[in-house]
Amino acid sequence: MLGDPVAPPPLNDLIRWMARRYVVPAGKAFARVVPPRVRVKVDEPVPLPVEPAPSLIPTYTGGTDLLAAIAGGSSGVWCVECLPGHDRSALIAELVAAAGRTSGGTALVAVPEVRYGSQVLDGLVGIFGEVARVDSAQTDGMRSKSMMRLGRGHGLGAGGRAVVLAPAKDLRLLVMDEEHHRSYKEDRAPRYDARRVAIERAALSKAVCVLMSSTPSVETGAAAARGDIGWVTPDRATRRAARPVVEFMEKDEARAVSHELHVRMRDVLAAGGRVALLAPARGYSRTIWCATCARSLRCPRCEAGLSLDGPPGGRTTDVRCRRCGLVAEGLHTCPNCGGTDFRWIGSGSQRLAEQLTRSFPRARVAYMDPSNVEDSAAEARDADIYVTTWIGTKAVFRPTVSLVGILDADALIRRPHFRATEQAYQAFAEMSDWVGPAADGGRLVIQGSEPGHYVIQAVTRGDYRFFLERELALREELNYPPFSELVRITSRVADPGVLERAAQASRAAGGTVLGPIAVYQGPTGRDAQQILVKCSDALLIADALRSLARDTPSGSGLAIDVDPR
DNA sequence: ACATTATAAATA
DNA sequence: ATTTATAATGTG
Repeated sequence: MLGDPVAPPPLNDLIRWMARRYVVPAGKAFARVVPPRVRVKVDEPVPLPVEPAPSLIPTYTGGTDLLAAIAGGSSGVWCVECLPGHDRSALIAELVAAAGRTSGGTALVAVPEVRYGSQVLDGLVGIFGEVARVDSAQTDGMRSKSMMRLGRGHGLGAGGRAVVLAPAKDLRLLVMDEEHHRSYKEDRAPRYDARRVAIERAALSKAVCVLMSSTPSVETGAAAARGDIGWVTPDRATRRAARPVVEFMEKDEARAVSHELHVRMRDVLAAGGRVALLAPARGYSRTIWCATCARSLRCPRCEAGLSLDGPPGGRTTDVRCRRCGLVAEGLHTCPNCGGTDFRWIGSGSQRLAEQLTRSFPRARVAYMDPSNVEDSAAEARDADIYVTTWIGTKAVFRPTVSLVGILDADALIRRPHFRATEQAYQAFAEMSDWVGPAADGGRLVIQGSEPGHYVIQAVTRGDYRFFLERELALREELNYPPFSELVRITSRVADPGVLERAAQASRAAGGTVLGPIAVYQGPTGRDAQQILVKCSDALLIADALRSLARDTPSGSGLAIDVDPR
């Protein structure tokens, strides 16, 4: 039981690489591969399955090449641009079995968002039975068992982002499902990006790394388009057949739901269908405007607009800052002029649900937002109209609907972040997936003000490459990833010298420093300063920052985030 | 992302 | 020794 190495080669080298790239002491990195300390009996390892035989993968362009690469025991990275309608468990199972048929090897499968359960993970367990699960949904005992079992040569391991660190022997295949997902970035030290770690691990283990997504991240798509990694894609006709009807509707400034969309909803409801609406904000209203002094209320700390949680006069009348999370209780008078005549502009999910109850009196209306996720899940299932913010669009919460309305596409596309358009495209594509193909009555309505925007165009066409090309042109112009790598350094210290030194070290290592800018973290967190470093190789910056990180230990409030999202 | 807990640092 | 601030960790 004891004596099994926790990081057998070449995993030890991977952990060292991780410690280096993400600027943490080696011990911190190695701590991640130590199984939970519980006494367990380790099950006999079982080799990889040899079935199912490939049937879905060969229908993709490049699919047989990928299977050949896995079977041939070669090493390399592949992007599998999968069809939203395809069962990804089945797809992954075919790849895993291909590795199994070459004898002796093992495979690891990573999936995002394990905590609400994962259909893909359940699917794999259904197909293979013997899956060593190392996800956080398992008990410590189970995880420990699975890790040790993998260390002894068990064939298939699966779980969240941490599986890329699992001690699998003779790794042949490493699959990242939903490769574009944010949860592959670890949010605490070591702040590793599981995608990068997976690629590095595959290289060290001479394994095949498969990055699978129906909307690959821009970095992965760019590498595939450049020919640096393999590209497996569905053919054009299949892709087109999977699209819903996508309609763009001009946003009506006076109301959240335009007349046109209202008509669509009425038609769908009359036909016995269900509707989901995506509100741009939670709670009640997005902006609070004082009629006496003709100003909107701003956060005293960070100057961002404030929004209201509950209905005015209701039980919850907390005012919340969207940027820094500051919450002020019970708004009664305007802090500026003492006026009491407020106007509530822009509906949040809760007010929308209220309004819809009035305009569709016979429909059952349910809403979900970050504050009521748990108790509204059941209600949502029977609702005719389901109003939610982006949180309720997670696959596990989705009721079956035939119409999805995105009320404010601009809010998503226009966010001040270089990944805003990428994330908007992914979100819209996911909504397309939700309503399903046009042949089955699927319809997506996007309300916004820019029908010509390339994100809207790409979603309408269901064309990932159209999006990718235009996005890459912009990224190149501004030298953002994949044309550069990023390091984000945050400091909460009163003494600005720490951040200054970090900036100097970064410049000396060849980086370009942007900022500093002020950031606000959480209602209790204090103001901090942040810089962003663009460089050609984050390893160089990481090396340059290592001594600074070591010499300014606890209390410095210094956070170095390599490959931020 | 948030609250709780553990730990280190500062002060008396 | 006691208090206080901050980092680590667990949980929705």
